Amino acid sequence: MNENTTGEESSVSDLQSGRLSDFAYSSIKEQLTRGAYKPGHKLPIRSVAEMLNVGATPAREAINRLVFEGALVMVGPKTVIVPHLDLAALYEVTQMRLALEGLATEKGALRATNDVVDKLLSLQEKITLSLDEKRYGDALHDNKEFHFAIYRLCEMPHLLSTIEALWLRVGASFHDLYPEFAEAKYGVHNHLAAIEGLVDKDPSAVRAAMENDIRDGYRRLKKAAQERLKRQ
Amino acid sequence: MNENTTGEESSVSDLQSGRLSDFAYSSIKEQLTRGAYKPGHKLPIRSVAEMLNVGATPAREAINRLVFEGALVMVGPKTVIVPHLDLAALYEVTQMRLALEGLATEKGALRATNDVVDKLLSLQEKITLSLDEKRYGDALHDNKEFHFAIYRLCEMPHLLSTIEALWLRVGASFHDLYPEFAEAKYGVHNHLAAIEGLVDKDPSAVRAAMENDIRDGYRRLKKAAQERLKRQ
DNA sequence: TTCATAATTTTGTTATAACAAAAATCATGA
DNA sequence: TCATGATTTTTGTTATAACAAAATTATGAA
Repeated sequence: MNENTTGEESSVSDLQSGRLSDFAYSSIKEQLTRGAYKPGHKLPIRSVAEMLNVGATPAREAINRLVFEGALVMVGPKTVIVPHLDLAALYEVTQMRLALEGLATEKGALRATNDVVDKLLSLQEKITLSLDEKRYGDALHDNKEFHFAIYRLCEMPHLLSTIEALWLRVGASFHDLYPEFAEAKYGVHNHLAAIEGLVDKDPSAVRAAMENDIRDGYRRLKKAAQERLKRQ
Repeated sequence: MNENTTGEESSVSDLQSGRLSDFAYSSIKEQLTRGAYKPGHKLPIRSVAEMLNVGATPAREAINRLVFEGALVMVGPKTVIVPHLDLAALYEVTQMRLALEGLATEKGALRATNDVVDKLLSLQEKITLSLDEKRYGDALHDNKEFHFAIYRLCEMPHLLSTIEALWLRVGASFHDLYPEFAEAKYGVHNHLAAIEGLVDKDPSAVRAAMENDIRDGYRRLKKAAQERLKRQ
């Protein structure tokens, strides 16, 4: 009774395990990062189960896992929702991102090959093009690719998965306001500086560029969130 | 707590949530940090369920959560074990600890009240006493209390829970070798330096002290682990 | 013995039903 | 209109059974 007629997207962390729990987890996660649910949207187990054509057990497990990760929040003993904008959490996650993504950057910078640099350059081209054509979803996707292409260099899997959890944490509640913050060609300069640092084999320069990128993004997101909150 | 005949009357260490899954989770976690299971020990769902007098569902959920957090590892599609010593993971977690616990320390240092300082001093006394009397379990417990008393100051809950996950991650596989590393009155000097920095309202001094503590611990743990591995 | 293979047991996963508790809805009175 | 209490519906949790797949043990041949 569970034949996944709807499009199933397999994620990176979903390693062909075939577990319905993992399928449900990746599905919800995908929806969240696409901004499919507005903040405040309720996610009852049975609704999720029905939507994904699975039983209650995998749905429940997926939801609980996302709650643990902070991508969803419990606002009552029996109600989990997509989190509302929370500037305190945004600040906190930003601080953690600076520390952890800075670490990953610095540890991996010297391992960048020419292939990686080429990949980054082409990603950056795609990003600028997407921004020009106002395809913000694509721009955000490639922006994430750009960051993680650098973070993967250090080959520290625990670190990488922790960073991924941080992206998901703010992504869930802030995604629907990324477009209005992405318009300003955010990040282009910092990305180019990072690439330059990689070519120059200068880890602290790369780290500085990435930290700048994170801080710039934080400022824009915060501003957009404040305006959004004021308008309501 | 595990000998009730029929009644599932709650247990002592059950932390108020009432969920059997949480009870199972904290129970296993407690056992792990106490070093009750040797590395390589298998944790099948049904055995855990029977041991805790719960059904398969809560046991399964607790185990999967610990796997996800890295406190347990899957070595096959149907086998999760207590992880073996892994120096690469120890290094990785140490780097993350330096970044995150350094961050927490620096952000919270200026908020230390006299009460906190007194608490730290009394904890440090307890630690030295425990070490003198070779009660290493107690020493380790209070050592953790010492660290988190400082980390709590910054009031960043996401950061705190991430740090806790890191402690659990190495704790599970390294706990049974803490005694032989704790003998050397590890940390005393660094702890005192941290307290001094708090009193002086000097955040970077506190951070330096805590980072030193983490690095010292890393070196000792690594050495002990290497000797252990060589001996086998 | 040693290795491969077959037989058997163990194990993880999932759907389901039942239950208690929470949330939503309705009814009633001021 | 609003609050409040009662009722109904919804919901999370858990134990359980069934199934398929993995792990283990037994078996046999070289």
